[in-house]
Amino acid sequence: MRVRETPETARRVTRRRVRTRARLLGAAFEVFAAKGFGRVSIEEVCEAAGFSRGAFYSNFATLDELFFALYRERADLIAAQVADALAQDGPDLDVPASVDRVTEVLLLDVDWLLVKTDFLVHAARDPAVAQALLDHRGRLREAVADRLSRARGHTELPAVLGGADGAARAVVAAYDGVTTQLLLDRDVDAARGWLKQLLTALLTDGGGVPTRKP
Amino acid sequence: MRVRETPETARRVTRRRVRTRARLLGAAFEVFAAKGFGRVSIEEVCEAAGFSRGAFYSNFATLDELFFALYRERADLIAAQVADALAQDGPDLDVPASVDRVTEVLLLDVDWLLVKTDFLVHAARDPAVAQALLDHRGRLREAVADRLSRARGHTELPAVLGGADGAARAVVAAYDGVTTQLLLDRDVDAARGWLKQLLTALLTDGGGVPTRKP
DNA sequence: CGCTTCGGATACGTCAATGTATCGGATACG
DNA sequence: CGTATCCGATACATTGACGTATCCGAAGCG
Repeated sequence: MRVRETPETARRVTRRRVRTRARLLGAAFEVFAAKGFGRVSIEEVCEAAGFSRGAFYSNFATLDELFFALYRERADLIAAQVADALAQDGPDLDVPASVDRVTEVLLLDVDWLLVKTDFLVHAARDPAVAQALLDHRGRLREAVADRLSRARGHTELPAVLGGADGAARAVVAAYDGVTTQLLLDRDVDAARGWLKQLLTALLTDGGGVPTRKP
Repeated sequence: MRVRETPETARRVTRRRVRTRARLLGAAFEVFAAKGFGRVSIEEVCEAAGFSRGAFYSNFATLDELFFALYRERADLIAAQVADALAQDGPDLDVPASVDRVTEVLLLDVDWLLVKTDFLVHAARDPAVAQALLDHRGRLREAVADRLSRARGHTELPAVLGGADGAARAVVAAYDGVTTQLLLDRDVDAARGWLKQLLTALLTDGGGVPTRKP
């Protein structure tokens, strides 16, 4: 009898399998968003997906594993959308327009922010998970930094931030900060406006509003 | 037999009671910080505090209630410390010095940030809890706004932020943003430096670096 | 110092969630 | 169309967390 080496890679992926896996992930997203990771049982996810627990254990070993997969999937999606939004300008960077588009993508779905924050709390206590999250953030930051540095010369960045990379970090920080507030007051429109304000304040010296002569 | 009206207020607070309550809260803080609210059982808290579950149920009805009390306590403490840090300047506001002191207080204890973020996730799904958190944030923001507006004239605030209140919101957002990063990389020193940078960039037009004449 | 009240410990019943072992229908494939 | 394999359903045993009812020592109070 041949022993199956590296079981994770060896398992053939049937159509049925990917379908149920996807449905489980989708259901998990909804349930996590509604109740929070910490308050969700495996059974609840299965029920929401219309499966029994057997299906779950056939696809994942633990709830953590599912959560990780879920995050990875959605995070990649968002990262791609942000990259798109940044690429839409020509070689010249139109700061307000870019800010608008990115803001639109990043603050589109409150449920995602809920799940993402839950994941943050989770990651904060598990180095391996933290690394995954840091990677995702790194990808976002890089995309922003690239865009900024490619457009240097048109727009002067404030010196304190220390170059395009620093500015990109600032953008991410602003995003995180606004997210926090949004989770509490659930006012997406306010959050968007507010994020735009912050970003323009950070990225343009003098904040885009002509400074009065002293 | 007299029926006890409004049981919560009628219960006399014995010395013993406050002691055990305090020990429970202290233990809860440690356990929550270490494992996260979602993964902690009532029994674990009691064990850490050196009590049995009887003590717990004599003081709290649910883990949520304890968590709420814990947050309230610590948040008040932090708010007071921030107010102190802001009051140490004379009538004139020394931005860099103030930023330093506040940064010191706000990013002192990673465990607190862990617990606070956990509480945020919790609050995001319970309006009543969310209100409490918004109140706390409101207090912080007000303290900052007061300080900023009292020092108007010395330092010009960037116009985009829209006055002292807007600037205060920006400060809080920056704090939240840096917190997120800190939870992942656990680098307190970097976070402090980074928060200082952000704050000076936001609060001083031109970012503390003298703007070149056009 | 003695009585009363309080507060935490103990013991018990209950329940929900977990992981596993097994089964039978569905699916892929020749 | 037949067959081998896969995958999700079902049933079961186990565990651990919960809440309560009761008890006893300690603290307050005269």
